[in-house]
Amino acid sequence: MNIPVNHLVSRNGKYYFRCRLPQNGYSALSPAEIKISLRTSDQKIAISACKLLTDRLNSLVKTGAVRTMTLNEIRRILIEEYATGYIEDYARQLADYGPICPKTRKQGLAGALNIMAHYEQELNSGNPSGKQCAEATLRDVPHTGSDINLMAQEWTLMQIFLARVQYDRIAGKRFPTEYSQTLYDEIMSGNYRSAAEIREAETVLTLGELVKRYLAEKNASWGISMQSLAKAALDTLMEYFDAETDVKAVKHQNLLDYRDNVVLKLPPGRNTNPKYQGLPLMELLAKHKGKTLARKTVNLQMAQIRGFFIWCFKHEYVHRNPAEDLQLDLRHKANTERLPYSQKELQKIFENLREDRLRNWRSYKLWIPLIALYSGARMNEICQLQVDNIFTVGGIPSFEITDEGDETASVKTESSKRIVPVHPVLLQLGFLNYVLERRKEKRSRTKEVPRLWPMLKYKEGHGYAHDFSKSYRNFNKRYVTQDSKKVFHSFRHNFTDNLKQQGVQESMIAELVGHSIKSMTFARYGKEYNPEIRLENIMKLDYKIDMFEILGKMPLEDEIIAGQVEQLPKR
DNA sequence: AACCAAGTAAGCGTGATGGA
DNA sequence: TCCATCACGCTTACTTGGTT
Repeated sequence: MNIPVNHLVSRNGKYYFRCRLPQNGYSALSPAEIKISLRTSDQKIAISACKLLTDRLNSLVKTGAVRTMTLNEIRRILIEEYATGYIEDYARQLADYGPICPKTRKQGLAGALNIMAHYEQELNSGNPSGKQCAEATLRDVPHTGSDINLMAQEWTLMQIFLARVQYDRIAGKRFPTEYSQTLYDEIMSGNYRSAAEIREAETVLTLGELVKRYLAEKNASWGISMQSLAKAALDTLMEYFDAETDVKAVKHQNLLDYRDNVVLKLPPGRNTNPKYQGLPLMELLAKHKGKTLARKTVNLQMAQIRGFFIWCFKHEYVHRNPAEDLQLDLRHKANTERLPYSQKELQKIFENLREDRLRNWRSYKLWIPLIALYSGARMNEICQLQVDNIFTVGGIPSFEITDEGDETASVKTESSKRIVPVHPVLLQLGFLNYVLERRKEKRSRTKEVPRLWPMLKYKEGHGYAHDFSKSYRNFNKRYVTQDSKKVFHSFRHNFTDNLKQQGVQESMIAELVGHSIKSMTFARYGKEYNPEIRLENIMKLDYKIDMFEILGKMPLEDEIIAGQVEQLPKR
């Protein structure tokens, strides 16, 4: 007699266990069929193995442990059990009552948001009502503990979603007829917004209000220069868009228009030049012809605007940043950079700075440009020098550029702190004479270390360079060049360019002028060059001019210089 | 001289990119 | 895929130019 053995199949002489899984409607994404090789050709072994497997599978199916339900499956059950009825009921109800009066609408909207908030709270506290529903729903379906939890969570999320649907319908954003495929798809995709998100989306946040918050928040960490930069850019923006504008209404295209039709056409000095005082933005633009803001400045302004919108995006005040990609391409970069002085211009400068030529000659008016040319230092770095900042290191007289031990001194960056050898030309011109004179004064007067240039006074926020800056600017314009790219800072370019020409290594130049070195190799393994090597390199400077002839001076004898060096403090 | 705004130089962090 | 490098954006400090 034949005893049928379920789920046993044979193929090519081998036996397999094959079983279709129960289709209770919750296995959409799971395999519908299991096939296992029994690894035998022996029918007897195969039959007993097959019976064992069948028993095992049945028990697994009974407890539901065979697999957990998929998320979509849980959602589908929920839609069928709860959502459909709810949505259709509500649509019917609305239809019965007809149009809603404004007050009812307002109450209804608030109610829907409250429901959302309630379930959101449940979501965070174990889903008590969700669990009840899940247990009831899954009573006759094989399931596991995690299925219950998952379903409870989905149930609560769905309640939030349904409240949102209700909200939308009361607000007139959804067509309140019946349950639709769209709603089904929305629930299936798990696309639920929180009450907070909806509330937030409904709130109109004005440009003015957000700019105020942004500046208040950022000003705490920003320096003054950044504060004014951002404020100026955003003030102009608000003048164009109006402070009452909804931030979300500002789109990329609007900002492009703003950049191209407003910022690019503004005259420089709009807030300072009395010509433009009190003139509304659009009026000014209509009137103004001639010079406009540099493209670089336009970019700087747009960068402020971008910063603001990035902040808005991070705080979810806008859904996307409309201020991306607003930077102008600065192709003519070289135009905006400062240029070194030409050989002729250098000559002109120092001829006119001679004691016997310049009206109101002061020693600093000559020494500071000389030092700039032969040390590459910045204007303020030279102007703020104290007499103690000049000393010998390993016998080599050097400048120290630092802000240490001096409240009023400042350096641009940490890497600006450095020690630069005094170039022999300066020594031969008698620079140490001047320094030693100033040092004598120290002993006779106050305890405070005197400045190298006592006539340059400190200005809060401007350092010591302010007065000199002005006088040099006038001098430069009058005697040297009208070229706005050739200014005091040009000496620094002369210095670096010349060293480059002489084949001095970039890392050496960087160290002498106080730039940080980008290359990792140097940053990690490089040590500072020793004073002799620095001097050796700085002596390679060759401006192809005879400074002694230009200034009408004889170089000091080496022995005299050596004697002066002896008198300097040592490090 | 004081002040303000425009403009330039520089560092740092980060995302994109491209090769091993 | 990982890692190093590059390019770019953001922020700051400094310089310059102009007005009152």
